[in-house]
Amino acid sequence: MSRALPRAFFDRDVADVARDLLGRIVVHEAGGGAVGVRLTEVEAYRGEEDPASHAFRGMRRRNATMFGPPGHLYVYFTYGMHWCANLVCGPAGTARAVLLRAGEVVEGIEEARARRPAARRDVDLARGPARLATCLGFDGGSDGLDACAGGSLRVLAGAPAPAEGVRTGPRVGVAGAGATSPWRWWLAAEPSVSVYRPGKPRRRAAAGGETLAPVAPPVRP
DNA sequence: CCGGTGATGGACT
DNA sequence: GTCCATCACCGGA
Repeated sequence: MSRALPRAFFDRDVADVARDLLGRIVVHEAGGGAVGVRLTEVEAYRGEEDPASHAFRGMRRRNATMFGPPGHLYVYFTYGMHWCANLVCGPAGTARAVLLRAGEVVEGIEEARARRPAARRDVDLARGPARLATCLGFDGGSDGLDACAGGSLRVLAGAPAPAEGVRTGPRVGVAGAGATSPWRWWLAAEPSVSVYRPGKPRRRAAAGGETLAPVAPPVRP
């Protein structure tokens, strides 16, 4: 068994934390038992400096956890039905966090299947941020959970992912400024990495006009 | 495998 | 009213 990552791990630049989280196992003990997910895809959100971040327009009730200390879980509700989870990073005074986009269930797979009856294959259990959150049993009540306090949530130190297996590219589902910055990291040759999808523009493009240059999707070897 | 689209509610303009 | 850091399902190739 591996010990939990300490708070100092999260109290660093969000890009470094995101990359270093790849390959680590997030464990959450909830009703039904413990489920562990090995992270294969993450994204960095740079707080108030980042137009795509929930923290861009300042602190609100929903995003208050992002402004708090690193090592806590920020869970938000979206599209009227889905929960997604982030791990808050440092330094103190910022509102930066890493979105957990995809992973592979490595513990409690029977419980994960029970929570995700729509998944036809195990590789789809935690493929996508809302699916991953469902597997781990996260919901609104999980917002603010401390991953560094020896409680129901922890991120196992394990072994860092080999650098040669790490890829980086644009974030998924993000439009506008910041859409093309390479703030998404994933592990190559992982079937659980979610499919790349560029963010929709805020307004429909005018008919007949050339508008934005298309963003090349990251190559998936 | 792929693209199109409905679901469903809260946050924000 | 519009926009979501999305998912599941459907039909076509």
